[in-house]
Amino acid sequence: MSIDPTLLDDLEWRGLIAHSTDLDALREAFAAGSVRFYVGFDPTAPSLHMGHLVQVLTARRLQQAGHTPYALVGGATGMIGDPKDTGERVMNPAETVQEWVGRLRAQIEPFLSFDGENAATLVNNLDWTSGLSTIDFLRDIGKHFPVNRMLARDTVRRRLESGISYTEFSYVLLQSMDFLELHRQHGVTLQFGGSDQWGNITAGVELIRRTESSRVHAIATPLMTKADGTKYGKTDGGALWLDPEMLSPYAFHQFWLNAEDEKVGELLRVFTFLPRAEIEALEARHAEKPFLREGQKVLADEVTTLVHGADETEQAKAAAAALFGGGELRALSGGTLAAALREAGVVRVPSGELPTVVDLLVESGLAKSKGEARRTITEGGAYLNNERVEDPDARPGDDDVLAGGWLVLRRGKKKFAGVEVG
RNA sequence: GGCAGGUUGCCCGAGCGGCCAAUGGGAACGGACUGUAAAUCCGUCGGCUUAUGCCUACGCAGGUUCGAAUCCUGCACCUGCCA
Repeated sequence: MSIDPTLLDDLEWRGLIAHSTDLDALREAFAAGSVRFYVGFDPTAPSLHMGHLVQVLTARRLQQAGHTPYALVGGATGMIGDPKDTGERVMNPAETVQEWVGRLRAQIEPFLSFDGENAATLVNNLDWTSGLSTIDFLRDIGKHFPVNRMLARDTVRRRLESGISYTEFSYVLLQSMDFLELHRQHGVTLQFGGSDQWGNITAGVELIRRTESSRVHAIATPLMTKADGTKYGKTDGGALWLDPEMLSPYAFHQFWLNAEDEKVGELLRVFTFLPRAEIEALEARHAEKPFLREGQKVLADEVTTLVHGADETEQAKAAAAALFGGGELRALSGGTLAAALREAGVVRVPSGELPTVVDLLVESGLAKSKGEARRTITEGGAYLNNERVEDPDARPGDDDVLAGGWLVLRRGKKKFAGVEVG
């Protein structure tokens, strides 16, 4: 495996380096040979999401450039919980955490190569913490953490008002120990992670400096935010999950397709492997004719293919074309409708007298309650077969059923659901 | 351990015995405009068999009252001051 000398420049150009230790030193390390690096993921949910994807893809970039990944899923740290600004985390049962560890590992695997000289390794910090005694931990690790310094850390300081448990306060020791452990066992000399992890990451660098007298490296990727500075998926429908069971490939594709104009370039750089020249050309065309939304389309196709594969991407596109195509739904074949609606989400109702539109909206999940469904109709936001429903008591009839026994239900501009009659 | 203050809907935050499902802001949702973009404007925003109706809700459990988010008691958690 040869080392790509342009790696760091590429990362910088893509805007992936929000923080770093000495970049010149890192550049030298990269040039000297395959650098063993690690990135960690805590099992706080059954799936990775958009934020993790940045790390997974960055790990892939490093590996493709010849470096050697150690992907850590935190069976131990996931039991403790990284302090977050909003308050104390709810601890998950051990079995749950272990199950999530397995799921996250499976999600990370496809992005890395486990063959060749710089084959990736999956590790779990539970392996070196489960047998560790409290006394050893306090003597060997705790001794290197001055509390006054820990108190000065941003996350801790913000939490001092609202309160923080000793458990979460100690989190940084565990993550720092991970870096130390991987450094000792595997010669890992670089850790990266999201910028929200920067404090934990540098604490590890510091721990290694103190205990091993060696200098190791760290970089942090930026936090991805919307154009107005808020986090993606922070308040609405939830995170952009990578698990197709939790978020369909169609919905995943739609997310990227709806990217804000001013974010398209940034997202292309961070989330695709397209070469620099291609992205810059695309950005130029996008700036000139944003209404064509070419950037969003390429972005959506590229990322969906990376995460769900080319087949799923094609299906998502075909579904969107059928539903948003503006064409007459009655002209579509039953097969096309079935494929498109299956992507968007389907409910099945028995033939005979059909439920009211209100009930269908609720059953399909397009509305959370009958009140909300009724309101949606009153507001003019409900559509049956792309025609606005005016009457809150409306009930579809047999002649509304399209080819293959389908009704196309829509709420607002872009939320579809299929109703399969029969 | 003592004293003082706090705990309100997705979030922030008013309310301090009836007019409270609860002011306001944000988020979210729908509409108009557009390009399945942003901004802007308008509307909606606990649930139910849509009802001058019922249910659930203002940390938890009781109580006072014709009537409580609002008063009292106990409990839990948070914050500050004092030990």
